[in-house]
Amino acid sequence: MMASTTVVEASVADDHDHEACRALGQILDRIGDKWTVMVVGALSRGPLRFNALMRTIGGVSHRMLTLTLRALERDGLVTRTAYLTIPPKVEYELTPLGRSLIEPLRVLSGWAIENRPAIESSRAAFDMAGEPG
Amino acid sequence: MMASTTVVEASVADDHDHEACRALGQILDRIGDKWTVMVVGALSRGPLRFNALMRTIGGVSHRMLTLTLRALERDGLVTRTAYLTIPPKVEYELTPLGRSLIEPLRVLSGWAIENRPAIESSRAAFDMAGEPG
DNA sequence: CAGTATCCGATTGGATACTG
DNA sequence: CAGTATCCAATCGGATACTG
Repeated sequence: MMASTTVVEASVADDHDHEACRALGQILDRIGDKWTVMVVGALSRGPLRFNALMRTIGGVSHRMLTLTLRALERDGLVTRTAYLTIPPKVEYELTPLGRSLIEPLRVLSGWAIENRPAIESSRAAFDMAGEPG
Repeated sequence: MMASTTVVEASVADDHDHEACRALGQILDRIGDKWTVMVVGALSRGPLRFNALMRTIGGVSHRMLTLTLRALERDGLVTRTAYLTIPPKVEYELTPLGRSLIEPLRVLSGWAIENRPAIESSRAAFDMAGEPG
């Protein structure tokens, strides 16, 4: 890792920046909603049933969890397996495609954890300048 | 790249998954909006003035670009430099913190570009099953 | 237990007009 | 040119009630 040092300052741009930004915009439209990454994170440990998922995530409504899971299923990131028992049992699991998303998300969450303090102090300074007294 | 093969299946979870997911959720709340990554992408090549930024991105309203830039400035990802000339000239530029975000975003856009075809065919198959005729 | 449907408040974001 | 303020339509998402 680390690559060359000069690359660190390189742009996301270069030749194909336009495509990269469009693709990035699309994927963020998709996973940038309130619950998708939470679901992927919860399922990254292994399959979970609907209500277990709900408890694991916490704070998600019945409705939104359903919608989020449908969207993930539609995109091929999650599989849904229904066991026609009484009471019903439905398991959700990441597909290989879904699992392949974990690493990119890890990179991003690593950045978030590492830089959160800097962001928060920047916010404090910015807000201080605005509301002096 | 490539790392070890067994890690591919590893979970985002492990010990500190909770913190990772919370941090990720927060950062996506922040950059997962409609314009932030477009602005970062546009500025990744170098400083730009307000209207240049607007033209580069395309489709963004005056208002939203302003709000997006303010938020980025507040978080310390972008600097704003106003030249008090007539007409006014204001340049926006990524800070080191802002530039550090480029690489994680690159990883994500790489994933998006690579897997978009799979996602789209999955969508087509899913929608076909739902609306048979 | 899992999923759907309806309702409604909150937030988002574009259009527009106005200011320095 | 850059920024702010107002207005409003569209979307998001929670609460609730109902179904198999």
